Amino acid sequence: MTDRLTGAAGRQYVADAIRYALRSGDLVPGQRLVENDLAESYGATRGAVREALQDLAAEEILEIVPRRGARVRTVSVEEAIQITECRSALEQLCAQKAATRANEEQRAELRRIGADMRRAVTDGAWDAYSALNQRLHELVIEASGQEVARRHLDRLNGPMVRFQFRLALRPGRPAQSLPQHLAIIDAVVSGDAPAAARAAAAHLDDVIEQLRSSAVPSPTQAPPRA
Amino acid sequence: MTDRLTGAAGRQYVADAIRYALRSGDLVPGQRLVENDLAESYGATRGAVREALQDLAAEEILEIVPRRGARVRTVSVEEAIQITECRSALEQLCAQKAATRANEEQRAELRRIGADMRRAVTDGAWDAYSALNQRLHELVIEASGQEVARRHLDRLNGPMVRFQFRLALRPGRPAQSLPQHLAIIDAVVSGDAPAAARAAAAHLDDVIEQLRSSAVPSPTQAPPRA
DNA sequence: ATCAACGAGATTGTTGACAAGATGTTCGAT
DNA sequence: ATCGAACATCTTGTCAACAATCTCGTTGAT
Repeated sequence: MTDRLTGAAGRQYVADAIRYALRSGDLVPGQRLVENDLAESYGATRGAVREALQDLAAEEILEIVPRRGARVRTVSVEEAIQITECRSALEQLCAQKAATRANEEQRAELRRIGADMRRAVTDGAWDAYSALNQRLHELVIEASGQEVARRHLDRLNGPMVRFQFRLALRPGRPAQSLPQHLAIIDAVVSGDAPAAARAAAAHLDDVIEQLRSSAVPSPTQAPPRA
Repeated sequence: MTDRLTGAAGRQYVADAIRYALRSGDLVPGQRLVENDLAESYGATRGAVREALQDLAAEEILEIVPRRGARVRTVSVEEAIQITECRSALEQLCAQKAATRANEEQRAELRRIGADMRRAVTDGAWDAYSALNQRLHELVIEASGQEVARRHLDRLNGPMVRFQFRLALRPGRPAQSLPQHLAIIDAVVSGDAPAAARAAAAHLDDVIEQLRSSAVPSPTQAPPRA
């Protein structure tokens, strides 16, 4: 209590804590973040909090406006689509390279993930499916050896938490995405680079389609009454 | 001296100054940046300098190691290739979208750039060609309306200054890249999205080829201390 | 009731001094 | 001469107080 987190340690801790709070819905888009409050609740110094906020702003998760503090950035459907288009471009690259560069261990894990995904869908294990989905994307990127793409994909995903949440809840979504994921796995495992790129593109085109159809009339509607 | 640049203003100014110093070769990879010196020479406060350094580190132009300060990051040929692969992926996306979305004014400017490029090559006007090259890439991105891709492409280019310098100096390079640039222009102007993507890919594949053949044993060693 | 001006409180920005750690130098022992 | 320990200096990191600005409720005039 008496010694608050400071410097690099506190910075990392606070940034992670805010990222987590965002994922779990404790922070909502547009919400204001007050330095003193954060310092108090996370047991860090204001300096550490300030630096953490700067980091998150660089990741485009927050928006800092001078003299007015930090807010959780709102991502429009249009921007979410653009983000996903960029993800598509980079993941095509990764899938393609993974198809030629993945080692035996990685190919084996991919096969395992495919089998587990099938089972998760038939069992209705949505949480497990979601975790496998995440692992699949990670593994393809890792197998590609494309560090630069990995960093940029991480950055792209930062502001997307809200939409991932929304999409994952759509009924029938896993059943729809399963064949796409299996196609990516097949292509990478069999070393067919062009097919891997096409499969990744097809999958993300579908995500974009989902985003389009999730568009609500207006992100921030004028409320009926004040 | 009496009033030093501070806060957001100084931060921006110092960051720009360092970026410029890097482009013009005043700062070389591996070189150490001392906060007090920078504050002194740019007439900013140490606080402003610190924040500028953080920004540049976030852009992967500098590397900050705790308690040891900031250094100009060295980019290996391997990383330069990975960066260019990512550029390729994103510029394919932009070229493709530009082909369908560019307005008349933008298509007209593209045609003009194409004509000017031809002339610059026959005239041996290398500086002019380089400027046109940059404008071409900018314009394609702008016409695509892909703001997210634009931001990420900016970030990708940050650490590449050293290589751009090296490649542009290769004799016969403009003559080699001219037809590739013209192919991009033709495809975008005529609205052929797949061709635009292919042309962009071909151009950047060639840049990667150049990078591969430019590989030297060891890029640049840490310079003697200041 | 509406609006503008005002002001108290809240919040971010800035500063300068000091602490903590790294780097370089000197000097003695071998 | 070489190595290593003690020391001096340079550099970054931290902090607490203060300054500047914004927010929002209150007041008073129309």
